[in-house]
Amino acid sequence: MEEGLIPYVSVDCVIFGFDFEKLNVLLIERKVDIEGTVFRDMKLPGDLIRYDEDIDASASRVLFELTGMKNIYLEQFYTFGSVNRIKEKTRDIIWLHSIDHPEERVITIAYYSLVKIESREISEAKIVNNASWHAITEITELAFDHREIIDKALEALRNKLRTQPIGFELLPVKFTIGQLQKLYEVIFGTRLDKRNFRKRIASIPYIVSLNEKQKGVAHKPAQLYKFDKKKYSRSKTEDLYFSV
Amino acid sequence: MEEGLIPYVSVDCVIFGFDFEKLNVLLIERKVDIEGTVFRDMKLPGDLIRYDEDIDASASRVLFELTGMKNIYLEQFYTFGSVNRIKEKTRDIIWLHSIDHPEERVITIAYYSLVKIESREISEAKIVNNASWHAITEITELAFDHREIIDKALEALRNKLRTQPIGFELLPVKFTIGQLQKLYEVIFGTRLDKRNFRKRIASIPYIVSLNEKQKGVAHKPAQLYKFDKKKYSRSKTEDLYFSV
DNA sequence: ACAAAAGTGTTTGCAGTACACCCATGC
DNA sequence: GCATGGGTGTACTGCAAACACTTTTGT
Repeated sequence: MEEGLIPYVSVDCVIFGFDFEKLNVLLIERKVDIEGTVFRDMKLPGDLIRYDEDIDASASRVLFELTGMKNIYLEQFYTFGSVNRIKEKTRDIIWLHSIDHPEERVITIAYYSLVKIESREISEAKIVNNASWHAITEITELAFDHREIIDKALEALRNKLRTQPIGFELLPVKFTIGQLQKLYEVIFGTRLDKRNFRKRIASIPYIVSLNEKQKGVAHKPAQLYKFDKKKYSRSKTEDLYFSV
Repeated sequence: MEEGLIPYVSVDCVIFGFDFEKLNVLLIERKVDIEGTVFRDMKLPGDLIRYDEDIDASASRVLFELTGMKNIYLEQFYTFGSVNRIKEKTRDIIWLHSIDHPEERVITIAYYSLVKIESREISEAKIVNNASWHAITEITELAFDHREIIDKALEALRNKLRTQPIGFELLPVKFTIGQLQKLYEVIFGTRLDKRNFRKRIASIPYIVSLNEKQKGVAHKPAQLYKFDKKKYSRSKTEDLYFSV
């Protein structure tokens, strides 16, 4: 094991990305050699915490090492610490041996983060780290308790999104109302009425329309909007909620 | 240090209690001998995690050791892990030495819990452990980052209470609508309209009135109510929210 | 011309809000 | 008899929900 790590505590990151159709999670491929046969499954990006780094810094580091990006939206949401969480499945035990992991027990502090899926850094990360996007509705069994972690991350994301406008972190800087609506629909698993949604958006001062329209789409091009951070922090004086 | 503890990870418990007037937190007195002068302040109940116990079990154990009670309402809400959180103040460092604490760094998983303040166990715990109730509005500087932990606990409690009927954990089994209203008022720091509040409560099926009234009060005795757990779990089928 | 998403207003009902007076008890 | 909290009804307002057709582009 690398020096300077606390052997008992890790961070794991649930990285959400939105491709205008589904909500996705970025997962890393893991290969486990079980009696000569290679078994492949997926895991969350994560790492043990260093002795001299704050836990938030630790999560940022994991993201940076994976994507090369800094200043990604990051939120701690839960800590998973049952005694057997990393040794319930045979293939997890074998894999831990294969990477010389010394400990029987690891408590993991879980974060979720929101990234713009089409960014260059993310595309490169996928290639370098055997990472890939998986629709949240189609995730099968993962390493350790990572499935449970993702479920809880989604719940936390929904709760946050009910009161705070963080959906923009998942969209390009310039986006359409249709894309924003679709985002809410896939995260909450509901259908929303187009006219009511647009009415609501129109009433929000920090979503501002640009003098620009979509191009190259096979339908009436949509007006582009951006999230105005300055207007938001001004209005944020705590009585304005954003809920959909 | 006691055997079998993970030296890097602890739990801390923010125990809320409601005395029909204020929201309180149960704190433990700490004595620090600073160059011959005894300095007193307060800390949250907490302990290092045992190597063979789940983290939730660890929090339950802390509560049991303090109060002798099991099945207390308990909710994990955040993990505090900055590198210097236990060594920023001189008196914290001195105190850690005095109890032979071997580590420089401790990550703490924080829980809040809700107790019925007038229960016999709680009264005894106060005496045995130098524990006492402190109004949340009047807490001064505490050990380590415990003030920050309490602030975040209150925020988490508010968020939970916005969507789930957990306020009953802070009230006696039989309570009045006035007490319930006061509870919401002190937790959210607002004033509520009596008639509107009662209307809302009347519409909630799992708050049921008993054939019993308050006794010995110097005003018109109030109707007593109870929280009906069975009716709640039946209605809980996910569309009914309780928000005030 | 056709497919595909953008864009637009009105009506209806329900839920939140504001508001003032009498009642039962202990001291 | 006075202080204290308990208990009650109505009117208004504003937001949420339901709902269908025309527009603009690419192919």
